[in-house]
Amino acid sequence: MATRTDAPTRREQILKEAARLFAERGFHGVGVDEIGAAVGISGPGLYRHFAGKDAMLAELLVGISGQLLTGAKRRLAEADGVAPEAVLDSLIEGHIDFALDDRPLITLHDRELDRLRDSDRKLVRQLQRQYVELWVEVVREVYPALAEPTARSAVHSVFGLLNSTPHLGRPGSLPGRGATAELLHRMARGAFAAAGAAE
Amino acid sequence: MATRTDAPTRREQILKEAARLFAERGFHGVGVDEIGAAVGISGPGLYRHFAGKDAMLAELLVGISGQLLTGAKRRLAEADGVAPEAVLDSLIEGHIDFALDDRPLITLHDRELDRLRDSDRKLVRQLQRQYVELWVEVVREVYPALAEPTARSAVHSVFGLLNSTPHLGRPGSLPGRGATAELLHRMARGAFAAAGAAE
DNA sequence: CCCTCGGGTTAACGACCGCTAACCTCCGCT
DNA sequence: AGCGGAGGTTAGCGGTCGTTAACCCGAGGG
Repeated sequence: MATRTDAPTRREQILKEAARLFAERGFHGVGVDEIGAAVGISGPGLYRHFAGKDAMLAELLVGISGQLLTGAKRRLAEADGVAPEAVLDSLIEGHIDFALDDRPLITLHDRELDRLRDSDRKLVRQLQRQYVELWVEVVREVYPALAEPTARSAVHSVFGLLNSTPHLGRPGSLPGRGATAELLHRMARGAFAAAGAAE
Repeated sequence: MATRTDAPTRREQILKEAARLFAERGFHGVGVDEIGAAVGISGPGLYRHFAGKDAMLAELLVGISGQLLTGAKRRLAEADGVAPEAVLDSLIEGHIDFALDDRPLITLHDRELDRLRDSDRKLVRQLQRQYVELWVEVVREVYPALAEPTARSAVHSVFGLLNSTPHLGRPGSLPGRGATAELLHRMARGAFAAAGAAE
């Protein structure tokens, strides 16, 4: 787990601030001058690091989708011969970590997808689809009674539940990160269980 | 239940198309000319009906919040002496109806709030808060073990779950509206039950 | 028959925004 | 010492967008 200790590069600073601003006011609602100001340089200086405003959004969205997918794949690979319930728990945990630690990205993730160039949008959608299908397989192992379309709907809905973190008040007003993570986890499991019960 | 049979007024046409376009491409991503074209008039003709683009968004968002709140209040008033579980079911049902029938509005509801004038935004937030608090009360009657902050988090998360309808594929690819509504309902109850179980 | 007025039209203005051009400065290398 | 490139700067262009101005037209009432 290569935890970074070195200072963030300028590119990373820009991406982080851009993500925050895009999440706050929307892609079209933020000017390049604002993004520049947020990292202490001004406007066109950004073009030394990115081809354009679109490129920043693209890199953010591809990064998010890729990170989620590779994280999930890793968790799946590590859990070999483990009970499906435990694998599902691991997926949930990973998604919650992401949703709690990178709220702006979670917000962007399903909000600004249509602002991308065709090729980038296709790539992001493909990564997202793989991520979903991976969940669907695990969910159906745990709840074999679930038909595939139903399982897919259930997965999307649980994503909606987990991605509600931006609405839960600023970090600090909450009962604490751990408690929130635990609550979300229990609710996600409860939702899946209820989905798999009848059907 | 005064079901409308008369033709929609021009204002209503405009609002409906504006909602769809805003949901698809974001408030700043849609031009007034496009909105006009969607109802067969062009650009500045809209100003005979609305003070400006902002006014359309404001009317939409205030309308959504108000409609959700008054619907919930009505359901609560009708259910007098009924078991709290049934009241919660009624709230869930109302929210699902809205989320399934007015997907563009659901999308706008938590996406474009910051684009409003201060006064409008405050109004919308107040309506939303009332709606949430109403749910929190009912949830805590059903699950008395839940502390208030936890219950509020749980309610927000279930909203995230129910509001996932725009991600569930276009209406038609689904197992049918009824089945989807039922699935979402079961999952919401399951999520609340899991939240109220431990704590 | 005219007058009003609701509901359109097109032209145009002013602001803003993404991006490029041209230039400048400093650091690391030979 | 000299120089090249990385990473800034400001000025400005071109296009888009929200909004206003000025004009038009058809229907209903006195």
